[in-house]
Parts: sequence; C-alpha cells; structure tokens
Amino acid sequence: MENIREIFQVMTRHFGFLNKNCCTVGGHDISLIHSHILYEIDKQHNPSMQQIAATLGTDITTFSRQVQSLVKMNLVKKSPLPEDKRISVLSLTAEGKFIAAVIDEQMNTMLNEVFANMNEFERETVVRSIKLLNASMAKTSYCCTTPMR
Amino acid sequence: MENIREIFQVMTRHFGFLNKNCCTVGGHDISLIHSHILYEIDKQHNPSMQQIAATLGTDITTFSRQVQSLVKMNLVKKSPLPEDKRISVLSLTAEGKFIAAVIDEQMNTMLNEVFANMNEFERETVVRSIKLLNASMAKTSYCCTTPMR
DNA sequence: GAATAATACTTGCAAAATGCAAATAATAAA
DNA sequence: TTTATTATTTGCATTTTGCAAGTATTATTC
Repeated sequence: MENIREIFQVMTRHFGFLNKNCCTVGGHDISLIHSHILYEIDKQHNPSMQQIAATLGTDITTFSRQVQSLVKMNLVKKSPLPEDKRISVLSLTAEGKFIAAVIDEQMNTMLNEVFANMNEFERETVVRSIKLLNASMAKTSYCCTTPMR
Repeated sequence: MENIREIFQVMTRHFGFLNKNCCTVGGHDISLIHSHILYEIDKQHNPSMQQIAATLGTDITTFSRQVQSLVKMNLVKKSPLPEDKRISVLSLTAEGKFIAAVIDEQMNTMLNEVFANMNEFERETVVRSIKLLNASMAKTSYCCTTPMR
C-alpha cells in the first residue's frame, strides 16, 4: 500500500502555504490566526469565547488575548450574554465583516486557481472526496478533534 | 456553487488536530514542528538546512535554532558537506530514526482509523483525489508554495 | 438563603518561538 | 587578491504561548 501519510502531509503543507499568503487588507495586517478567528465568528451563530477557542483548538487564555487585539483593531465585538453575564458573545463589526469578506474572496480566488487545473469531473470528485474525508474524521473523534486540556 | 473554502478549512483543521495528537515517544516530547522536521529529513536525501527550511516554509534563522535543539536531543546530526563546507547536511541519528518511525506509525494508525469509515471504492477515490489536488497545488505556484522572503 | 462549588473569562509571569539585522565562515567572481 | 555571494549562526527585541492564580457570575448544597 502506498504511503497515505505522505500525501496528506504534502496536501496540508500546500494548503498551509495558501493560507499564509493571506491577508493584508486595507492597511490591516491580518495574521493567519486572526483570519481564522474572523472566519469562525462569522460562521457560527453568536458564539462564545469558549466555542471559538475549542473550534480552533486554541488555549482559552491565548484566545482571550487574541480576541482582545481584534477588539482593539475594531474588527470584533464582545458583548456579555444577558442571561449569563459570564459569557461573552462574539460578533464581527462592520469593518470585521468587510475584512472577513475580502479574505474569503482572496481564498476562493486561490482555490479556483487550483481547481482550474482540473476538468469538471475531477473537480466534483475532489470535492466529494474531501467531504467524505471530513465526515470520516468527524466520526473518528479520538484522533481529529480538539484535544482535551 | 458550494463553499469550497469551507470544506478545505474543516479538513485542514481536522488534520491539524490529528497532527497535534502526536508525539510523546520514549520520554521525548516531540513538538509538531520537530516531528515535521524529522519527517522531512528522513524523506529527503542528504538535505541541507535551506532545503528543509524551504520545504517547511520556516524562516532560516528560526529553523537553525530548531535544528540546534534537535541536535541537542540527539535526534539529528549536522555534518558539513565536504565539497562545500558552508552547507550542513542533515541526517537522523539512530534515535532520531526510531522516533520518526514511531511517529509515522502513530500517524498511519490514525489515518487507517479514518479510512476504516469508508469502503474500498471510497478510499481509492479519496486517495486519488488528494493526489490530484496536490498536483494542482504544485502547479499553481503563486498560491501554495513557500512564500519568498 | 448563606456558604460552597462550578463556570467563563482575564491577568501575571516566565518560558519559548519568531524574525530582522548583523556576524561569521566558506566559496565564487571579478 | 579583492570583492561579491552564499549558507548558516547569533544578538536582540518583539510576540506568542500556557500554566497558575485571579475576578466575576451563576449553580448547588446544606
């Protein structure tokens, strides 16, 4: 059997580079981590600090500071949840939404570039495969989810 | 069209967690970065510092120090190339090889676990797709390779 | 219903990782 | 031989990290 780890390693590295090429948007210099935080806040519905930190697998104390800097940059808003004031609900500011949208566009442009090297059939196969893979990894909980702390 | 970035983001994150679950081997606590360095030294044939640093997209000064710590742990050996003594050729020590092998086994075990959720046909499709993807990303040089410094 | 525990998040601090600029050492070019 | 170029290392200042301990709020217990 061929070396499965090898092809995954290569893929992850490529995709990591793609991610790194991100993200200077309108004066703001957005780090990779910050772009991921913006992405997840945008995606999840009124998430708490813990939710996003867990999704990204970031230590909560580190995450707290990362969010603080995003708040300072006026990209993220933190509002206490009325029914439980311990919890901070995260949301994007107008500027945060704009930045997230620009980054999303840039990423999709790069991905389209990648897919341009394939024909329609290949493209569909690849997309289906990755979905399959994601589903499998989600099932294999002990290996591919947030490590406990 | 569906959101391509989304499925890639999810996949990368899952695989990142899988990687993170690595690597305490025989007393040594191997960080993710260190495990990647071991992997690449093992894979490439008598690589120089620059080669590995470029492969991993790590700044050469940072990489120099990472290698220093691996040398101190007695996992990596650095030998000047006879015909050009500026160049340090990297190799794994016996212990380094052992550790790399153990990590490789752990990773493959986890990947097999993931693939266990699929039937033979799906498995083959996924592997083929990732290879296709890797080839495409290698072609799309401006997006998915080492950023210049 | 006051005392205790648990939860969500923040801060202190010390260690580690980062990367630019400059240094060193070796080879190549002029 | 002098001057560039290349490969790697070190100085240093900044940033990132995560544990331990702290604050604030809610839940539980007696």
